[in-house]
Amino acid sequence: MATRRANIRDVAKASGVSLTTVSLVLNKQDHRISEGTRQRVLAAMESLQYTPSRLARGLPNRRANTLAVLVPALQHAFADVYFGQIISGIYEVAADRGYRILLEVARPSYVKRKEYLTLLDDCSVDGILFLGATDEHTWLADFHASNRPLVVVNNTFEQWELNSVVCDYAEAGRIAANHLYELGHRRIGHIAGPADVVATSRELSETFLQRLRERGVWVDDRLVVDGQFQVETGRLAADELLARDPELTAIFAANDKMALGAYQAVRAIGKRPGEDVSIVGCDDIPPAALADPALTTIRMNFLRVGETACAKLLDHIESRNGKEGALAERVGVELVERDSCVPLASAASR
Amino acid sequence: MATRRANIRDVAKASGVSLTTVSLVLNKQDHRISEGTRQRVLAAMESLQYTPSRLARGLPNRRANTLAVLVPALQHAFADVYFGQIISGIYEVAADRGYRILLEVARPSYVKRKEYLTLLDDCSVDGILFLGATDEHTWLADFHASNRPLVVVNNTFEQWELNSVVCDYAEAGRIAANHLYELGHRRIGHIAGPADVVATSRELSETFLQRLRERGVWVDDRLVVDGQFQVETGRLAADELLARDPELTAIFAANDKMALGAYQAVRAIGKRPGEDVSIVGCDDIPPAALADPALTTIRMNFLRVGETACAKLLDHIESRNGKEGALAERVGVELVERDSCVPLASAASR
DNA sequence: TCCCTTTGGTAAAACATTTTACCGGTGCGA
DNA sequence: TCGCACCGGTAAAATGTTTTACCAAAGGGA
Repeated sequence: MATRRANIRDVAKASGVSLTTVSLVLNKQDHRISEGTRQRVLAAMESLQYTPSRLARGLPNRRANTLAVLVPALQHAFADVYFGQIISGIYEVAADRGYRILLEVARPSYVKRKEYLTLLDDCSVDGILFLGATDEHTWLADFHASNRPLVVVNNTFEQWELNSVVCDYAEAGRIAANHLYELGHRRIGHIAGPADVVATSRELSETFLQRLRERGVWVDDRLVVDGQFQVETGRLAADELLARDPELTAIFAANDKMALGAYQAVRAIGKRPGEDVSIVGCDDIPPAALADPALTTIRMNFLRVGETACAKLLDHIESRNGKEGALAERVGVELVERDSCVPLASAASR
Repeated sequence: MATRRANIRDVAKASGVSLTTVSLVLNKQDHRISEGTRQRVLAAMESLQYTPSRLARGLPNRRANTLAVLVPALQHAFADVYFGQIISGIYEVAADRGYRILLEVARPSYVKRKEYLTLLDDCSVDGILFLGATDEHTWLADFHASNRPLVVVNNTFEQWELNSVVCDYAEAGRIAANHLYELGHRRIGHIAGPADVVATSRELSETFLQRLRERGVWVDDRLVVDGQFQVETGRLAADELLARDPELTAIFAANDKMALGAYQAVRAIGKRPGEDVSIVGCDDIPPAALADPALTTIRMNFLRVGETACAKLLDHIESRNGKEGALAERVGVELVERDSCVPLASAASR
């Protein structure tokens, strides 16, 4: 019990070689070790139940083999499916490549003390993945054009040169527009994301509206309302839209939560979502399929986004050759047709 | 750029004291340092932009100031709101007490190599919080009656002596039974959790059925069906229940996901959940409030469970005096009445 | 036979801290 | 005046690796 854990020196002694040799065996590299000694060392490790100390290992070469997942200080961020899916993707890749994942929340005090830099200086972590970034996170400027290993997940920035991986929001906007147009809808409302602070929200809304315009549908500015990505704000936005144009036949919401909020608003004025008012969401979170009617939406492969972002970060870390390749990478999206959209004719015929 | 990061020795030199003194100042403890030197050292740290290396710090006293959150290798575990809420709770407490959180997934190879022990031996982590435990995780025996710092979150075990924190499932079962009974329901079905492998599921179901019996309602064994906590299994279980007794007026599901699955089953036979068949869930996950009708459920404060579990683990770690106090702690639950339950009379009157 | 290269391996420095034991000086009681 | 406690601080050992530079022996070509 009180017996000290075996260290590399014990293994060396037990197998009659130097501690350097043990280290070389441990790190597999360097075939400078004969098979005989290798086996002897391995046997000694086994019998002593030796496990190298991660702490001590990191010291000399200043590597922790750990990545940080940093999220903004939203209400219980980890309980959000959106973040959860991304984190799952990140974990898969990190684990496969021998890295661990540290969770960090960017609370105000955390940002003020620039702990995100300490984290790196500290050797606690070899790189950072930042989720939920907005234009308001001005401290991201600390990473602008620096060679610090950071990847922003699912947002882009014009003002700072940062590595990032995003879903193809431009394509999503076009898909939504095409779908509603082809179903015959012409009076369409849009619940945008927080477009003032999120570049991908702007992109989604702009391409959506532009594609509609290209096809001859002009959406009144008053039929575009911002929400904050939550159910409640989606409901309020939809209330607003329906008040401004009671004849609306379709709504495109920038995420599923707001789309589900729109369901409530539609019901509140005695209409039926998916019959009187077609609704398209975005993201395809689990509750979307569960809703009644099941929500037609644009699937964002967040798992994939997490995987790609993590791979990108590790590539940067492991080959210290700075930023080769594009700063921003895109992950494809696809339409998932369910029951919340109907052709306009069918709605009219009722 | 290539300039080496300042270390404790540099600070010592700059402030004209020994490196021990700097260390003492750093660790705040020991008021053996005069205010004058303290200020001098602090100033030197400031001007050198010194940040102590977490890695090196951990080495001598074998503490990482980090906790591991270990989850089973379910499909994308982190995307599950249930785990997410618990993790949020854990994070809050850990951060407040100066600890970091490492994410780990118990994949098969992970378990085979007993990495969960390595993690501790390794000094990567000072303690482990295990989420989603079942009786099938037999490797938990490695922690049985050992003094290793582990807390199991939201499950209990009779076969092993382990620290744990759980929701009060016994109370939840009684609340559900009381509620349905008082609404006048007498023909009641129950979708249980995986009772064969999860002790808290057994507890929930047993107290539910027992309370009904106490009040004179005898539930046929055939009206208790197991599900696997997922929407789909809930739907299948409800199909089964409704086939076995088409006159059923109420269903209690062991979690909200299965309750929402039951909605689908009820609709599939042309009935209306919350009108023809009252449904009670358990957990109160976000989609419960969003469902139509909004789901009546028993709120489990998972955030609180996470907080409590983490506090318990840290108490154990910081005061090495082994296991004082109860092995299992309980967190309260409460009924959340929404629209998925109606008095039997009202259903009958239709 | 001499020199050079390769093979298999080692000694020692470096990494950045904590902690233990100790030390010189000062003030105070006996 | 002696001895002791306390104050402010230090030297050195300990923590467990990686990595660089070096070395001895063996083999091969000239």
